[in-house]
Amino acid sequence: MAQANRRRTNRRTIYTTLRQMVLKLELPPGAALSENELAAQLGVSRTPVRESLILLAQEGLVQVFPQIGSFVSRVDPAQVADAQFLREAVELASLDDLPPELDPALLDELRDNLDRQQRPRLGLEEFFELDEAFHQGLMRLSGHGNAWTTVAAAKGHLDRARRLGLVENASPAVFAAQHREIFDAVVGADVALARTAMRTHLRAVFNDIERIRAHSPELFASDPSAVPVRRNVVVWE
Amino acid sequence: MAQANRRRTNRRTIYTTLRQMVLKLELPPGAALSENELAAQLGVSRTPVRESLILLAQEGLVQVFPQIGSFVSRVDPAQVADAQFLREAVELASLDDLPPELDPALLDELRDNLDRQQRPRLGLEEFFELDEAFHQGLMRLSGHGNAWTTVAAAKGHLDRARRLGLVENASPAVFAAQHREIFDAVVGADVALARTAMRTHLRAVFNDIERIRAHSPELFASDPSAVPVRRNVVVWE
DNA sequence: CGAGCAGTACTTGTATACAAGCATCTGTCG
DNA sequence: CGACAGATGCTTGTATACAAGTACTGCTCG
Repeated sequence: MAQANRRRTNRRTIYTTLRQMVLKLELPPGAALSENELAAQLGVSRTPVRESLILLAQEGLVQVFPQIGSFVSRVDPAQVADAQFLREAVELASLDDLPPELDPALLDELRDNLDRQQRPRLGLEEFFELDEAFHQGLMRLSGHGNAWTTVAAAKGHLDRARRLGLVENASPAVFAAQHREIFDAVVGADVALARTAMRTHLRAVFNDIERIRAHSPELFASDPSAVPVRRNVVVWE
Repeated sequence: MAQANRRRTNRRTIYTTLRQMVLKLELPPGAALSENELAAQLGVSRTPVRESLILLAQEGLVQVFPQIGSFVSRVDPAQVADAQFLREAVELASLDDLPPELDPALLDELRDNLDRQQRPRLGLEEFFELDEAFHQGLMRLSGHGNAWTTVAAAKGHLDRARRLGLVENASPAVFAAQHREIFDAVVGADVALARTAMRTHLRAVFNDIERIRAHSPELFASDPSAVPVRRNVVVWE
């Protein structure tokens, strides 16, 4: 949120690149990340790579074990549940703070977003971007767009679990319909209905996770304090 | 939350030290932080100091301007409001999740905490620690202790504003009474009353801030994107 | 053949040197 | 006296060398 200067620096680009790769599961949970290797592949020195890994470690997306190695953290069900609780609390509270007059420009943006969600051949990545923008847009309606940033930073584990889920059943249509339901309730100033619809929507996403975990247990952490083993993994391409 | 290994490392100690100094206003908002200077004063090289500052910058407690300098960020009223919204949403939602049977050990811990809050000659720092532990304890009652960690990491600006407020009027007794009121409602399984009391308590803290800002405007950021000036400030002692 | 031990190749943590850029001070010139 | 230009000293960003420690590998010895 708060990095002061937007000046383009190696660390910033590497950080955002690695973060996206982790969230998009291009760097799968458990993958070994060598500072030297990454630096060589990115054509920079260890310094910006290392500083990026430290930031990702603070977010919980990476685990750094001194003298052992750095690894993409496995999806931790406890952290997924924490993030679910957090986002649900914040998004529902945001609905309570909706002003009587909603910003027309924002409403148009949300309507356009919803239309795109229903496009016939929508890619998974596109849907995820639209989904994120939709939820953030709702919070901006009540003036809490910045709080969404904090939530977004804390829900890395939840996002990766959701991605695993959508990769499997690949039916964003249901979620798109739920989005429209929420939006209609908001426009209709029916806060109670909006809350119910939002809660149903968020829980539907969350409830998929146990099924996914049964299907791909190796991507989840059974013991979060366990140290992964070092493996030769093709990291870059 | 997520740093993998608890092995004692220079960066970890420096990070926690600096973080505490910022939150306790020993490093006042706007103070200039030179990596070289800090490194010399702490007897280490720039590396662990620099990495600590990067982490603090990601939390929003420090601003780093390349080729200009690093500064303790001024208290940003917008970020204070964001944190207030976040913590209120999370703590109220946590009350909704209280289980029918409350953990007796935790209840004892909270009772002991409340007793200490009413000790006659209670120092300000002690009260802050008790306050933090009390609110975290409440969230642990509903199994959301980890979510509190995320909130705690995001509310640095709010905490500093609160500290400024308590330094001025110095009456923790009111807050201690509110704490007990919340606790009694929780024990009595009166969720509605607990929510009301919690909301009143959190807002009482928050409403002090505008008054403080009028009193000490130089510690607040009027324009968050403005670059502070470099000054020779005695940082360490 | 098997167990143990030393060597080796890797890891991250830390220190240090250099690069690029901003701000201020000072000397010079109009 | 005032304004401008260059030197100087600071800042953070990056690259690199070394230190400390882990884990595996392969040899040696029983």
